[in-house]
This record gives sequence, C-alpha cells and structure tokens, in this order.
Amino acid sequence: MKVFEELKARGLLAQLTDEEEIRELINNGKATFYIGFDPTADSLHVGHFMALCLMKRLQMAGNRPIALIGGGTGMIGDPSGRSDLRTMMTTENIDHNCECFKKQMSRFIEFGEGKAMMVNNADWLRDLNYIEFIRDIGVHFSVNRMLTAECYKQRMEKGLSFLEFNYMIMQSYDFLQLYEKYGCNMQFGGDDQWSNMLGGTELIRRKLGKDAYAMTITLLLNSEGKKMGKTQKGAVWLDPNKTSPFEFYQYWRNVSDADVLKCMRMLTFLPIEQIDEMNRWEGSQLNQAKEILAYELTNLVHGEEEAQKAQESARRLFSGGAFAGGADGTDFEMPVCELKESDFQDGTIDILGVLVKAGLTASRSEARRAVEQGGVTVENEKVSDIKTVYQPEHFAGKGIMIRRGKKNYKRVLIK
RNA sequence: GGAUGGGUUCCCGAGUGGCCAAAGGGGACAGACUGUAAAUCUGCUGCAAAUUGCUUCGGUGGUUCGAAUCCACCCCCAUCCA
Repeated sequence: MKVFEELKARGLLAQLTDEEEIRELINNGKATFYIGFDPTADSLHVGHFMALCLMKRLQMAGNRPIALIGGGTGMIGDPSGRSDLRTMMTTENIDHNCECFKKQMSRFIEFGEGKAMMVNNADWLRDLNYIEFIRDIGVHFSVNRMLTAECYKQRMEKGLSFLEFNYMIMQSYDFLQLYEKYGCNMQFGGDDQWSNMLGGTELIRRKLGKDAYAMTITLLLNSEGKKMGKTQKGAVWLDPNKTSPFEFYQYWRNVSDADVLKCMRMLTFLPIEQIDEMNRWEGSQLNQAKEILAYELTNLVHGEEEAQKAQESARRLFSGGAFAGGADGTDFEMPVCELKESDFQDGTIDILGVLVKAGLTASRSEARRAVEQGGVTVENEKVSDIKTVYQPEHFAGKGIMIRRGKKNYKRVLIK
C-alpha cells in the first residue's frame, strides 16, 4: 500500500485541493511539504503529535518535510476555532517556546542534510515593512472573500480584532516564502487550518502563477465531538515533565470504547491489517485494545522503557481490584510526596492536611468532602473520620500510600 | 463620537435592598454498578479554627442598620448609527 492509500485507509485525510495531483506527488516522493506549528506553549501536545506522525509517514515515503515554527505568526495568534482573542505572548516567551518545540521535534523527525528541515517564520515576518507588505501582498486578498471563510464567520458574532484578521495573510505569506525559497509545493495541517492554507495556494497562484497544494488531516475528535488530548487540567503534553509517562499512558488507557480503534488507526504505526483485526473485538475485549493503544503511544513518545514502566504500574494499581502493590511495592512508578517537619503541628498532621500536602486535593474543604464521601484510602483502608491524625512515624521508611478516588495515588514519606 | 443592551462563582444562566455563598443546567469531583469504558442512579461543587466565621457578583467611591441588587464616576464587550 502506498502512502496516500495508507493515509486514506487510516482515516487521516480530510480535505484536499487536488486529490489526483497530491496522490501522484506524495506516492512518488516528489513533494516538499510543510506543516506549521505555532508556539503557544512550551511543549508540544497530542494535536502536534498527529502532525509529526504525518510528517514521518511522508518522510518514509521519500518526501521532504519542512517543520515551520511560528515564531512570527505566534505574535499574532490564530483565530481559527477560537471564540475569543488569545492572550498575547511576549517575544521572549515565544522564542523560548520555539526552542522547546525544536528540541521535542528532533526526537520524532530526522533533521539534517537531505532530510527534514526546520525553519522559523520569525525570520521573514518580524521585520516586515508594513507599507511594502500590504502593497505587495495585501492587494491580493479580498476582504469580502476572507469574511466568508468559515474560521472568521464563527467570530463575526463574538468579535474579531484586526490583529487576528491578519493571521491568514501571514500564513499565506509563509507558504509563498517557502515555495520560493525551498520549492515547497504543499502544505499540510489540521482541518481547522483549511481556510488559512487555501489562502496560501491562492496567493502563490496570483503572485507567481504557479500551482501549490494543500491537504488537511482529520482532527482527532472523541465520540462526543470534543478534541482529544485535552483534559480538564489542560492538554496532554508530550513533555514528560508536564505530563508524566504514567499520566500519558493512563489517558489513552481510559479512552472510551467508541474511540479506541480510531485512535489506533490515526495515531499508531501498527499495520492497518492488525487494527482491522481488533475491529471485531467486542465488550471487555476492547479493554485489551486500550492497553495496546496506551502502550504503543507511550512507546512512541517516551520510549520503550517508560512505556513498560507505565504499563507495569497501571496493571499493579488497577488489575484485580485491590491494590496489588502494598507497602513493599515501591519499585514501580508512583508519584511521591515528602513531608517536612514543619508540616506537623504538635507532632501530628491530620488526614486533611496530608491530602492537601500531597496535592491530592486543592483545599482542606475539598479534602473534607472527599473523606466524608468515602473517597479516601490509606494503605487500602478507607478513612472515614476527618479527624484522623498521623504522627511522623507513620510516614517512616517507604511511607504510606494514599488514594483519593479510584485513580489518584500518592506515596507520602517523611524527609 | 452617539444610541441601546450587557459584564454574576469553572462555563452557560437566574437573581434587581435583608430569607444570598447566590436558583437551574452543564462540567468537574466522590460513591454504587462495571471492563481503569460508556450509560444510569446517588452525593457533592468559595475558603477556613466549620451548627460558626471570613472573602466573592467588571473597578473605585458613596447612600443605607444592611448592597450582587440603589447612586456617581470609570473600565470592558455586543448590536445599530457615524
């Protein structure tokens, strides 16, 4: 199966400017394509991961990827899919994020001579001369047309600033620059980028009279229509310091039945035949599929060792009902919290204090509720009295294991 | 610049002098049931030294025994007009 067909079979393709032409180019390794990444945070997340996978797949098929870091476009902020203005970031902040992106990307994509390349649009966007630019590029954009673009339509009710309105023009200009500098003839990206990408192909046609192509990949939505890779605590990051490998593993381990196969197809490199095989699994058998998904992705992002550790921990914590580790089970991964002498008052600390110190609850009020509702367990014993107190000796040695709810564990020790 | 309607807790949204830590819904969290899923049911959802106290309804002042609610000024948002 050629790469285009593979992408299609995995359900990754959303919109294309010219299917035949694109198939021809990428199947024969003739494409130089770019994908843009705006540095909105200091780590990549799952959404970026899909784009990186796409890059990798196309690179394996002989095409030449360009990762474009948006050090310039990040100064503006993409209004697509947003209901309000992004908070503006400082230049230092953006530059810092760009550096972080660079590092993370290098782990997935091979950069270097004749391989993938990485460029930053700050190089040409930040020093633009306003008058020159709008005379040279601005003339080619029709405001009437731009307003009909879906991404702006959604904002017509809530309000759209002129700053954000310019985003599409900047991104289009990127494409033109890359086309001229590196012969980049294709742009890929998330489906929410479609209007912005079309802007680029049109600009190239008007300015140079040449054809360039755009293709979007399906946004990874869950069965409820929400973007995957987001939790109430924020995004699922690829940076192990922001989302630990264990948390990362757990996120995928817990996807709903309806989403497992889709994730498997779109995010992993498992052969499509093998995935189709799982399609026949039903009921609790799907639980195995989730384990495979979680392992595969953790492996891709954090490496085999971390993936195994996460899987081992997860099995010990959740399989077979009761907590299987016990006080001796410190060999596997579990977040740890160290208490200090000053955390004790008159030589004791109450259960509420422990929960807060361990970060298992945000406040003592919340801790109180958790205990009252029977959601707190210490060393597998339910704690039902909020007045329960502990002395430093309790935390000696390997400490004690505290659990809030089903999935929040912490080992609490004393220094 | 003018007119109108707005800004309430994580979100939507009710409340227009005391009975208001503020209805209702969503989300989140906890419990039951399960497969670490979904659906369902129950509880819960500002903070704390916890039958009480403290801080919160865009901001700052003011009226009042008492203000999310009334007054003044200011800031922000939307719609229409310029």
